Amino acid sequence: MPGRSTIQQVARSLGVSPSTVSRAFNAPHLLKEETVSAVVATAERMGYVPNLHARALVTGKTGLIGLIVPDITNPFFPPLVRAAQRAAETRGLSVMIAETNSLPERERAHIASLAPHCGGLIIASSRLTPEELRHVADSTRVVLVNNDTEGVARVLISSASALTEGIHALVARGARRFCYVGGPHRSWSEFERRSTLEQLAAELDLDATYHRDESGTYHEARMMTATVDCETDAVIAFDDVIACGVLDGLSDRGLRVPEDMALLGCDDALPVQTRPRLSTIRLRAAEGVTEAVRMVTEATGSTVDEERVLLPGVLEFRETT
Amino acid sequence: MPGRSTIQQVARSLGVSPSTVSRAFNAPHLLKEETVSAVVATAERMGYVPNLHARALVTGKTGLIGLIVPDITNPFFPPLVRAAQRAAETRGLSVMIAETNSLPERERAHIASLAPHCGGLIIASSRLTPEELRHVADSTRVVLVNNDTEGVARVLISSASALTEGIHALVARGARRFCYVGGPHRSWSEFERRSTLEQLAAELDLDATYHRDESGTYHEARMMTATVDCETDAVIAFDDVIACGVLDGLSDRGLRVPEDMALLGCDDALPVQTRPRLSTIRLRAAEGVTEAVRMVTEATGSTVDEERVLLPGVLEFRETT
DNA sequence: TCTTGTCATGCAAACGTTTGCATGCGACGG
DNA sequence: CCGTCGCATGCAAACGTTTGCATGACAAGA
Repeated sequence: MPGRSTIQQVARSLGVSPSTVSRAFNAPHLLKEETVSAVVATAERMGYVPNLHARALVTGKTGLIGLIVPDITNPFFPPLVRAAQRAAETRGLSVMIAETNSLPERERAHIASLAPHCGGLIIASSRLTPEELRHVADSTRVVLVNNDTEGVARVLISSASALTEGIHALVARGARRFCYVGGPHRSWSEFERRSTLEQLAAELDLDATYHRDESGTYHEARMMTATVDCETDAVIAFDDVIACGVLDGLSDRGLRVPEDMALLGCDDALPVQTRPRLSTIRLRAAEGVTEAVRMVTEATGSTVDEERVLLPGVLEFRETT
Repeated sequence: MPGRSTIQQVARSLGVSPSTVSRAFNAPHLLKEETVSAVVATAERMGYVPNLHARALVTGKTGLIGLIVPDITNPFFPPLVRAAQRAAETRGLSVMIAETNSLPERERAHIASLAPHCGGLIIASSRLTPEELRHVADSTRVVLVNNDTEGVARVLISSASALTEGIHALVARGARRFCYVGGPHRSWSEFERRSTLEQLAAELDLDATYHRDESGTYHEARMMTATVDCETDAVIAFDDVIACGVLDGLSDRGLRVPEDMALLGCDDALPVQTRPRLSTIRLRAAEGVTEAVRMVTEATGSTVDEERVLLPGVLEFRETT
């Protein structure tokens, strides 16, 4: 009968004290080698597996890290949770996942329920205010992903430089009138992409109009495409699923991509390919969240030192530009 | 200063015993109403939040449920983890997630590491042998999703009846030569879909050939499509991302869908739409995993009673058939 | 031989809860 | 006025670990 058996049973069965068994795993250098091997052998035989709760209780280290994401069905996030899980795994940690549906309400609730029990929290694309975030970061280990609030550790999976490059390339090919189809409000990525275009539009004296697909879904984007000016030279979409909606929306209107209008997406996380193949910005999401896990686990105090890592994406011109 | 404060501090600050504070939350009917409200008030004020580990230690209930999935980047799974998380949330539980990459090795490891600390385990699309699964189900609460091993509780998100219906409809329209493009080995869903076609092919005297996209990716499917016989009347794809690969693969070869060849996918979980719109089978994945959560939490003993729930999908003919 | 030191192990407290049992108190029936 | 009962609360043990400190054995140095 394998499974649950305590450190005490192992100890008794060996005629040693529980401390010895504990040390055999946590501080083997304190014990005679033969003792260690004897302990691990019987522990193995008896199917002993340490009770994490008991350990957490005494050490204060829970072995858990919480990951909060707005919308797991958005293809940007699954690779991110995968990477988080892998990174945690290599450190012997497990990850608890929570989804907020982009609702600050739910985000708050999940933070409150996860924070006390996790060694650290990774919050992706937070919709909370800087004050609020700083406040939670005051009492628990937090690293933000794609949220640039000063004073708290954060990793930014950035598209700005690649987008700048892309817009310049588009302009070089004669584009003057741009249209940005944005994603969710209060998202840092949305802000970054939109303001990159705004800034360049000002600098280069471009025409730019702005739309928004609040839900971030293909269908809303496709519907909304009906309202984009047909004189537009290039559409910049917040992400690839919105870009796909736009692509099909344009096609609905008989507009050809890229001949009539160029289209640039973002993320490069779609499980399928479009035709024509979507130009996009490849983001270093997995890398970013791996870094986040590192930061949150390497924190020494009850809080993680401010650090701001920025991972620029890379422009991937394919067939829609 | 909010955050960590123990039951004892709350008790002391009120001049009552820790038991009273505990009962105020867990068994309020044992206390005077005014005591209860006094306790919750100061607990709130002091930012008290129960330590789950301490609780788990004494009660043996951990408040965690583990969810094991093969590949979270496959669009079938995110809605499933979302549903699991929601269902858990309504019961005051959290879910720990682990990804196996379809490797039995990793699946075993995750089961071993999760099982001892979770109240229950939901294993989706397990690649383990029936014996192995029964063995783990012997000592821990397990419910399988999309794996039909007898003797352990399971919910099957089934496509058989819808697929049968779809094949009949295709045959009625004159299709005789079918090609099945399968997904991962050892997957129950794969087995179900393939054998549905096999059986119908025998019954109705159809021609059927079988291919496999082991990785389940768009690209492999698209490549492999080069090998499907151009006389084929209809392609049945294991899932929608494979179907998309096939769709584009056929187009690469100058074959039109549905004129030259019909195409039927499965899952209806793609974040985007194809053109022509993919015919598929809408699976009740969210519903299924919600049920799984119910089963795993309502189990009374240290094991969950065998129960086999089967949720038939619904056929969704769109433009590729 | 005695001291000193090192090395391996045991003892017991502590972590923050829950919960069976005991206790004290007031009310009520006789 | 006493006995009994029920109700609200307190006491203390228990859950399975980790860890600072104590202890014992044994070796080496004096």
